[in-house]
Amino acid sequence: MRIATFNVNGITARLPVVLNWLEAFRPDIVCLQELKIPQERFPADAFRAAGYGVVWHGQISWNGVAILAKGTEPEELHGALPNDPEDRHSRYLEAEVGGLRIASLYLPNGNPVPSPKFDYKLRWFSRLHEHAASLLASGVPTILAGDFNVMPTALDVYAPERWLDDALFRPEVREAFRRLIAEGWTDAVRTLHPDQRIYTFWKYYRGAFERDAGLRIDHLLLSPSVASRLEAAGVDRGVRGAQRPSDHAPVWIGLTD
DNA sequence: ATGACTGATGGAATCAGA
Repeated sequence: MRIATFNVNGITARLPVVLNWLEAFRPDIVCLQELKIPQERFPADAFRAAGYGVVWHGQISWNGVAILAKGTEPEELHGALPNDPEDRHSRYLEAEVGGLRIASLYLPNGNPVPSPKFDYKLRWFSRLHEHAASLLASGVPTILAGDFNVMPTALDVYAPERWLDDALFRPEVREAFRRLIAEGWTDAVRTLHPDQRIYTFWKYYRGAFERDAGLRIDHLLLSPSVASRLEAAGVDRGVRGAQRPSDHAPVWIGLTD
């Protein structure tokens, strides 16, 4: 089965691109981020017509996450990280799909550094750590998929020296990502392609995509029982070259049945 | 070098993204 994550940068503007991609690649489960649409205006009918059950948490203007499942209804488990009731951002959604537990997450950007936004990013990361530990402890096969807004290593940045003070590449943020890996999560794309330059985001300006000046910030982290089924992983770069594309491309994994 | 695009809101200019 194939599972993908895609930061769409606005589902209203991106619906044709997303529907074409679903039609062409027919992934079994899809995590979407940056819906940028209120809950009641999410185009659920378009996804149902394409053969996907869907759960989502929207928000006006910013954020917003969804989970699609081909031919079945995802069962929502958490509509937010469960350890801060004051946090109103729609950045985390967790559901069960056919015995798999899957989370669609959109980690805060955190720029500029330092700032309250960067503090919020670090706090959000530590809340994710706390929750991820309980997910691992449960033993349920789990995937954390989404836009982590972290380039884990210099191999994941076209020009690492220019990003040293950026919130996506600061040492404490990379360390937070490393801790997740150390605790037992598998970075699917990097595990199957240890030495390859692979990007998932290219900024819109300065011909970044044409120059391949990209970042790898969208990730699928696998719990051990899912990692043992990992057989393929990659990025659908062609989607970044579509008409009116997102600035991110879909990232996918293939699992044995 | 923080600029350069793009999307959402609202109906222009501003915020936010990464």
